[in-house]
Amino acid sequence: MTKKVKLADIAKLANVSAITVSRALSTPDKVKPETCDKIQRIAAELGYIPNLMAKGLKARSKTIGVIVPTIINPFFANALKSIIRSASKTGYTCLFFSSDESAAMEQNAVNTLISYNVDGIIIAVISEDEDYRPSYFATLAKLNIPVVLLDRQIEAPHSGGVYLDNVDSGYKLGKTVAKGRHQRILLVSGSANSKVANSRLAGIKMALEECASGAQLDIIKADFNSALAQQLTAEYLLGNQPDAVIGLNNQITLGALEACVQHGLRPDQDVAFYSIDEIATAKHFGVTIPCIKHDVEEFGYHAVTQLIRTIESDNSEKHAEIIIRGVVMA
Amino acid sequence: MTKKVKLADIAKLANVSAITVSRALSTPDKVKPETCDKIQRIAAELGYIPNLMAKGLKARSKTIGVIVPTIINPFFANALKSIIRSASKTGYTCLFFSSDESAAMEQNAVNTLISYNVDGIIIAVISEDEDYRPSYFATLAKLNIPVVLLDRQIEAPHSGGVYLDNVDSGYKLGKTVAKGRHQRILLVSGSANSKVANSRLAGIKMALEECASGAQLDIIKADFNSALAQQLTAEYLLGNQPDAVIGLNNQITLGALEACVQHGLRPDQDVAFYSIDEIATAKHFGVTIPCIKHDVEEFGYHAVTQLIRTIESDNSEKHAEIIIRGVVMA
DNA sequence: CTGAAAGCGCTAACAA
DNA sequence: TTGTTAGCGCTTTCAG
Repeated sequence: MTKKVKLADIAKLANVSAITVSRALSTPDKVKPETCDKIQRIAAELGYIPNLMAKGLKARSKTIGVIVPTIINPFFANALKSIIRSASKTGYTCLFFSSDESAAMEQNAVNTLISYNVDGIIIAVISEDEDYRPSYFATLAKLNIPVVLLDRQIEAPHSGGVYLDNVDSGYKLGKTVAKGRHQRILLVSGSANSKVANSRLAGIKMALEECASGAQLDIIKADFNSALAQQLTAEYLLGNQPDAVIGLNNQITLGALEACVQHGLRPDQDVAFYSIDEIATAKHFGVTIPCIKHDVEEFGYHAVTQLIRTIESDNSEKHAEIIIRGVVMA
Repeated sequence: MTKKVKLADIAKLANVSAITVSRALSTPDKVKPETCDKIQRIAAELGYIPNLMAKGLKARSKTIGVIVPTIINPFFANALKSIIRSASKTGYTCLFFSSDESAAMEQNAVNTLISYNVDGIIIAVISEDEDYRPSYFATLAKLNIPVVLLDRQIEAPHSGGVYLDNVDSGYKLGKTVAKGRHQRILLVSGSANSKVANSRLAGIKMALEECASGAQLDIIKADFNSALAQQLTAEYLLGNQPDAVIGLNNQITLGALEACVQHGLRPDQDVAFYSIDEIATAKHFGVTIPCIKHDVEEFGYHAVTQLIRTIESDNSEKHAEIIIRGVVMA
């Protein structure tokens, strides 16, 4: 077992001081080219890996923290992936945490990120209920650590946010549904005080009303997970026979879908499905689910860009909101 | 904007020295109860959050690093989730990185973890090809940082590993397939030099031979992603008509499934599907895919437990391998 | 262009 | 039980 190689080790071999080595590796222009070359060669030979702990103790850490409620949901998994990619392009490292849908773990993750001296945080909070007011936002504000909200908007001091245009998504999907000339439409929504759900719902209603299709619209309030959607849909099906089902997010659609097939209804044939958020696996099963697809790559990109801009322009820039619009995939 | 609260701040208010505060918060038994209470109260009031950078500069970081090739694959997403849960129960923090299936990013992630002074690393390497010999293993060995391999076994110095019993999984699935009395079975495998794929394949062959079903077995070598499996299956279907398809992992099964439905074959009815790894979404579509399901929770648990044991028993313990067996889900 | 000194926040080691 | 000193590895002054 060897000890970790440090600046002093390289310095000794190169007959210079540690600070020169530091400069050769971080700000090469400040060192005479020959010296610089020699140092870099020695560093490479020794397999030098800088100690971020020591570095971060003084300066900027060049690190951003990311917190999502779950990585099982492909939406967040993809967002995470694009965030990591965008960040690494700009020379930032990402520290990632999952709050596992728990307020305690979310708080915890924030603390850990503060512990690690992150320069900023991108967070998709666990809930967008109106009464969810996590206290860590105040802490972050005090410490001047910028926060970019992802997808879920809440009332809290933060420096920016990247959201979906949920009314627009609903509206577009509604227009698509209207073309289907259905008689009886089941809409499975998210929780009653979710702004995302309500915006999507409003958009859909608007579109359907505009088209005056005359279709009956039944609405179930579930939540953004598949289990409840499945259960409530199953109950609904006992006394009703829709010819179209709309899921307000990917998980809901999957739950409703399951309830329908269990009830003997064949997707596409007996009942048409529509979804906000893509159901990526549908194609594997040969099922067509027209949907509003959101460009998750873009989502991550904007979150990172916005955060880094705020970080580097220090003066707590004007609070910006970026809205991503979805596109219809039929 | 406030500066971060540090030990000295608390110390001043409590009329004690910084080290006492440190002790009150980390090792309370070493401080007089009253003093301890007072300090803890003040710390809480001030919202003290320890600086891990400073802490990690000296001592053990109580942190483990985790690297997986992708989080889009539910297998790894779930593994990650269970690792995080297990680790947090034992008081360790996880730093997580995705190598995005790239050797460079993997190397990078390892370096970053070393930078952060992690006490140990759990890694699912990007490839188990025989010629994949990443150099960082030597580095980690030198630094005495224990490594637990996850799922993918390679020749490299490491202190432990948690793997699936792939021959067993293949065998069990083979037995299940045999019961179906199929005439013509298509098996879509992983890459030719993947030990995981070959073990599963061997197990399946063994089971089928034992049952002397007389079925014809066609084997396609693809890889563990769905795109190639889909493409090769599609080509195969142009000249062949299987009544059963076996996918050697979840991605392969999905790819093969897609090729079949595009070719007009209905799952369950025209062709039976079997898979190693669960296809969780199948139930949403009302499709039954008998499979070998692996307890991913256990996977993560063992990886963490093993790693922490090695970390805490310092003396580079005997190299242990843990094998998880899958169960049939029909 | 290079170096010496100081200090980031925390905690071993050694007093008191 | 508590405090002092020193130092972890690096970088930011300030000098040369």
